[in-house]
Amino acid sequence: MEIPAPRRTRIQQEKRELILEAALEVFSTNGFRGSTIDQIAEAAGMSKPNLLYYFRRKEDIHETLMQRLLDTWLAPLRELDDIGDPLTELRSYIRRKLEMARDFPRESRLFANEILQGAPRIMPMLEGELKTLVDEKAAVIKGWMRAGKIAPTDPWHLIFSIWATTQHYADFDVQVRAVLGPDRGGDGRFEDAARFLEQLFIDGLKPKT
Amino acid sequence: MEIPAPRRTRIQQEKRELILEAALEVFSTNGFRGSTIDQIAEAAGMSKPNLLYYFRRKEDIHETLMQRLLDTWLAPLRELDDIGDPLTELRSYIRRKLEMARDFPRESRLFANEILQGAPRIMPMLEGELKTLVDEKAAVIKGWMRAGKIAPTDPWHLIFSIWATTQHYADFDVQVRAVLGPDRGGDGRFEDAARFLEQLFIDGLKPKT
DNA sequence: CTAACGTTTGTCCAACCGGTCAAAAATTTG
DNA sequence: CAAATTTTTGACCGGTTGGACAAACGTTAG
Repeated sequence: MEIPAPRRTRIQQEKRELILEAALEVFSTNGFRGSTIDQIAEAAGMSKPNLLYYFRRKEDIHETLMQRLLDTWLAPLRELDDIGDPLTELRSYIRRKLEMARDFPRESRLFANEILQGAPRIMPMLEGELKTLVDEKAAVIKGWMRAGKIAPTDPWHLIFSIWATTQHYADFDVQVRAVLGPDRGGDGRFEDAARFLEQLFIDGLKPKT
Repeated sequence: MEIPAPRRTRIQQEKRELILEAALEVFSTNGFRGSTIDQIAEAAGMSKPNLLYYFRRKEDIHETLMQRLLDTWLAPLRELDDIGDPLTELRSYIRRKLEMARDFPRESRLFANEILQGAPRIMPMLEGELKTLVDEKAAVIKGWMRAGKIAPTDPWHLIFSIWATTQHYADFDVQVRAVLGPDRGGDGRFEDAARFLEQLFIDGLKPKT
């Protein structure tokens, strides 16, 4: 299953990193088809043929980027575990996801771009690895519900809603900042969001008597 | 402010509609730069030069599409009003937004694409019209909170969370369907989502008693 | 009927884009 | 140092794309 990584010189490792960093920037803001090799090469400070010496095809860059992304992207969900208090566990999952939206917005947008276009390159992974993981965690959550630790509801849609609300702050960042305006759209917006989401997911909107 | 619509023949109106419908399909699945005039022309059943007779530039199609989109897109929020019970009012706003995600997924994806790329074409509208509308509705919601009708929290982030959770079912549809699998990913997913979201926004996850 | 006007199409072009190639430059190895 | 190997670059190519244009075709009004 695992393809052995080709032997690489120090220069090759460094330059490949440089290219991937530049490509993340370019791909995440222009999409795959909207980005050109020239743009990536310029962002990486090298000529186009030189870039193509390290990655034979444009798609190879995107593929490498996507593979790396998926591992780190699902890490928070993998950590969701049966040990500890369920509400606390969910709360910290939400917090971790929001931190990822704050610290890795480009990765989030790259992923969003891929899904928006119908996930042509990662469909098998969604139906395989991702579905398995989500089903597994949904079972854990169902256990919490049966034990009366959290209100009974649909675990899958619960996970979707956590993804949606947190990633929104990365994918729709420009809209969030535009609406909040210069005053409230500064760095504090993530703390405001964290406070709000915690309250929403724990208590909802119904007033306490 | 308002540019007078040019006089148009019956054929021009019909053909322009045809093109816009085709362009919505193509743009929403491939993005602006990923779509070609040829693709749109073929989807509209006409030749490329013929299409260019009705819309001088590719950008003109996109712009027209975007202008129409924004009106219908914000309609549900405009309807959010002070009359009636606050919780009911919010519930039906969520339901309406979810129905739009179900019935107009292409419009949702077109909008998502634009925002993801940094909203280069509609930034003024976000900072102007949209911000004004949201601020206005946030004030309404704040009133409900002061009156003790709903729990006090941040109205802006509340609106963001409604946008995020509902549009997720249009923008990330392939992911939702892949994770739910063939059994639960059918037409029933929107009703499941509606039930879940209602419970989440009203009661949250904390178990009763 | 026919002149005027609206619509459609084939052809063409310049810019762009992904990718190749051979040769030059730099680096490593013996 | 010199040979071998790796890295970098300029020039180039074929295919695609947005758009221009003029000629052909269709429609309508006098």
